[in-house]
Amino acid sequence: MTVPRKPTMADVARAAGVSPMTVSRALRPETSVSAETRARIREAAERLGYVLDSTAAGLSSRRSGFVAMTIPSINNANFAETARGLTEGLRPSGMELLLGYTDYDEAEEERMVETFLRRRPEAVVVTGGVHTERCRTLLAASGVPVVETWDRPARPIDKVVGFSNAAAGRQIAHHLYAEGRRRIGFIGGDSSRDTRGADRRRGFLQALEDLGVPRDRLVADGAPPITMREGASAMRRLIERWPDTEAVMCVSDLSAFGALSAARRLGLSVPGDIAIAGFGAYDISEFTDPGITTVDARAHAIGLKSAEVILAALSHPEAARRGAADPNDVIEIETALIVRGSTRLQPG
Amino acid sequence: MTVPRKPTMADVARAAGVSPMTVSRALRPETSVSAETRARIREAAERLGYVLDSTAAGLSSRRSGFVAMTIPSINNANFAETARGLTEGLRPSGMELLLGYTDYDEAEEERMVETFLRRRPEAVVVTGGVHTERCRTLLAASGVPVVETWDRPARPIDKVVGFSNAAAGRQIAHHLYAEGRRRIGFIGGDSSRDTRGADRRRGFLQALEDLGVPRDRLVADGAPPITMREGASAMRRLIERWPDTEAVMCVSDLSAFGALSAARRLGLSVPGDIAIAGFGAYDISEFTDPGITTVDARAHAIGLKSAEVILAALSHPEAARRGAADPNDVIEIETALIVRGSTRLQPG
DNA sequence: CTAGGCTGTGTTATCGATAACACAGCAAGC
DNA sequence: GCTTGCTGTGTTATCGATAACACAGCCTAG
Repeated sequence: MTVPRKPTMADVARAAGVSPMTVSRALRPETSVSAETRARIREAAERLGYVLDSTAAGLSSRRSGFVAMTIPSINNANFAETARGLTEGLRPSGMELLLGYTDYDEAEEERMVETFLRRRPEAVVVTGGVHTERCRTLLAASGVPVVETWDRPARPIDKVVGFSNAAAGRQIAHHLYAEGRRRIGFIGGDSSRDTRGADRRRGFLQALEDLGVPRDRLVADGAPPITMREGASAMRRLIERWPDTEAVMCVSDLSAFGALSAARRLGLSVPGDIAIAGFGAYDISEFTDPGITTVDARAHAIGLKSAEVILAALSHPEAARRGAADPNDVIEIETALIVRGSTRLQPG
Repeated sequence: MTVPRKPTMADVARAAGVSPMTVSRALRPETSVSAETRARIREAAERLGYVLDSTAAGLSSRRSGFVAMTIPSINNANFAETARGLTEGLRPSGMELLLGYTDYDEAEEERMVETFLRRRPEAVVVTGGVHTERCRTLLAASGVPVVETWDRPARPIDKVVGFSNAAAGRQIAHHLYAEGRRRIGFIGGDSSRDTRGADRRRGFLQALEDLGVPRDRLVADGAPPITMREGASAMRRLIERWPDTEAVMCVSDLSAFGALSAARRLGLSVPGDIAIAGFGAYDISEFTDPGITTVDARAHAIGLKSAEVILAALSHPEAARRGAADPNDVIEIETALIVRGSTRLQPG
């Protein structure tokens, strides 16, 4: 059977006995078309199986109706939550989210940003504040609002909705110290590919130094983002080398879970022999026994706030691009330390 | 500062001293443009900060260059893997993936499919084989290849790359039976919103019946997809009601992990007192102690295979829409039972 | 009774690219 | 030397919608 050509607005117009322009209006809300005409047109459209071509609509109206977002990985509960928050925040405006993942790779991020920009998004959200120089240029020249998230970039491109990963690392270090731990280590990946993870390590180690605690118990295991497997093997290496370690921060909850399992299999009591903390407030850290102390980065709030920033920027085009230095463009999200059994001897 | 109008192909053409058509060719691979002209044009484009407008390109060429995919949730390692497989499989063709999530809601899926179709994707991939009637109609009338995944639909729309969730349930039931368990229960969500989860339960219970085992130990806890929390509370309810239960299948590994934690806190030995199995081969089930027996649905392979099916369909337009009954359009993915310590007394 | 305004619809001119066709210039074959 | 064919480039006509403007018809205020 031959498939008939897909109907266009002109076909619907003919069927309903009006002009194409009236069809265009009738299919959109808040346009002046009489109720009766609108109903007739909608009925004709449905009958013909008409589906609007938003490629043509976008070209003509110069509005694409979507926001592009790059995240390092789709399989990450935190970034997924941010995407969800962004979707929800954009919903009232009718804008959709176009999502891409970069695999924690700057070159891939550059490629992805470029293909996104070809589709003329109305705003771009990127994860992190570190990008290739060309990627920065592309974003800056795009003419649309750009939001960097999950970070506090040294040199913001435009808007920022994030938090300091270094501060989160410090937060954990101070907590472990306050719990009386002194021989403290860190488990993370073996490169700075995950720049946010590297920032947490940096902040953590800096805090140890400030507290006068040796900062040499550092195990790097595998390419970031490390997960359960690497957390487990890193824990074995940590204990092999420094058997008297009293506490360890893992770069994420997933690696902390691996570390917890490994510690158990090594016959160590948690938190009796060793305290373990993670990052990211993943579900899993709530259900292990003991629960894992972590930092909630408020992923969902980051997404919601980003949506707010975007909608504000789009509704005030006159204020666009006030220059990267405008402090109003940087929104700080408050992270929250969640203390659980893995770092505290008496239940609190 | 005033932002200059974004440059168009005509601007680049002028700068390079050629016609717009030559610019169009020069920016695409495998087109006949002399090396020297191409280099000059590319240089001019880069200098002007030109970014191709693929909205216009798509309208003109009637090819959008992307495949749309709906998944129930972004925050799910399995669907994420399928999306990754699809992305990889499509990469050689230069096509991108446009991803949307439906929150396990058919009405939301319908809405999403409609907005996707407006953007004229070159193919659509949906998760599952159950859709609203209007969604089926939209997809069938779209004129592009449609792939249903993660399921074996009773009434396929077009192509299928999936497996039988009921068979996976049966697989677990037979395994538990073979391990000598007789008092066997099931933990899942309280509705059929997650139709694939409901299919697994159906297959599992059917197998119990076939094996002559009572099939009444059924705990439904929370709206699907249930996760760790619901798995834990369901386990407590299961044991409260049927303290002598010897084995349980959970609808997914996440709920199985919750169930495992709860069983432990109840003082039960796993697998000594009770065997626990899950579904989905999530990382976590490999790192718990004991590891959790599960079924690997080969999520990544589903994505890769879907890409293959799509590219084949697009390269043979003459064979398009041979009718939903063509058995060549249904590709079965072999799931694999992974037996771990949670269901087997002696290590295997 | 008429100017002015509002509502609903049509007309015209794009939006920014690409397909299809045309053709100039040159090389190779006979 | 002339046809044939290939390579590289230009011209023309869309692709399917929407913005901007125009205007008819009717209502209302003074």
